[in-house]
Amino acid sequence: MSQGHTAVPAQLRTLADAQALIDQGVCPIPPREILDRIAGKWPVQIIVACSQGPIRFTELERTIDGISRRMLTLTLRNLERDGLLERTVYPTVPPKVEYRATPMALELYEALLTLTNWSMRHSACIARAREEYDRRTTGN
Amino acid sequence: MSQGHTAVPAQLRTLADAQALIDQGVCPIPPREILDRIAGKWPVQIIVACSQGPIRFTELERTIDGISRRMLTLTLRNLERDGLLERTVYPTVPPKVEYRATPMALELYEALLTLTNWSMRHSACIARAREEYDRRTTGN
DNA sequence: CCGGATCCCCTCAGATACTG
DNA sequence: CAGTATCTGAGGGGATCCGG
Repeated sequence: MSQGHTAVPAQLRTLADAQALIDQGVCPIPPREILDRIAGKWPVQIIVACSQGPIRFTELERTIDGISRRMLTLTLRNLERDGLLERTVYPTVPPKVEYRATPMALELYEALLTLTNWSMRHSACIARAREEYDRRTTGN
Repeated sequence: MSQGHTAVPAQLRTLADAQALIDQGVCPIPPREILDRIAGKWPVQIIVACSQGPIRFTELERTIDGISRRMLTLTLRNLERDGLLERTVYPTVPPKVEYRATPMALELYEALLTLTNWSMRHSACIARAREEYDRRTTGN
């Protein structure tokens, strides 16, 4: 029962193809939902931090900078629920909990790299486009 | 003055490298903001629809299914502002407006393909992880 | 045909305080 | 140390109406 992605071709050529597969019900969770899940303010940072090996709750809290306890917990739970993070509890006193990225998350990391790469190569271009756009619209 | 991405290497190897570049101020707009911009409910669908050639406002409205006039307009404006869409107005009666993806958006499309591909290959796995997680937590 | 303006809801992030 | 509970405000997004 460990099939899971037998019906999905190894490499899609267009997003329209993807949409077709989604419409056929091949894909239990549409990519949009995945995008939402990782597009929040914290998930990517957390995945990055957990990709280098096990990391503890408090370490994450210090590493992520600006994250609240609440959001850290919530985001960790969501990522764990999706099978992207593994949570290990050591029943010691004081308690110790470690998080690490699963293989699936590491693959996601690669995909994110593509997107980040695009962002960085074009961010100056986007910034310029914005300035120009704003000049056109406020000047009017 | 059409440099824009001279300081960014062609291909990043890790997201930590990317973060370092961001911290150096090389990247005027951090990738996170880009993620936010495209992660909304509609942007990706719109980019897909505009990637096959010019498409009119009303066509988009019919194609996207479920989108409100307001959100279509808003999302189009944001994408246009970021230089991802080109808007052409034909001063006819009745008015005619066409949108098409810019080359930059077509490259983004490729990056999204990577991410979508990941989503589809793992969605069954994620779905299973969720079920299992929910069983563990509600059973408790 | 294309879109701006307004109202309203509802989710979700932040702050703060408390517990095993 | 690693969380939970509760309140609160900002903003995404739908519905509707109006205008060029």
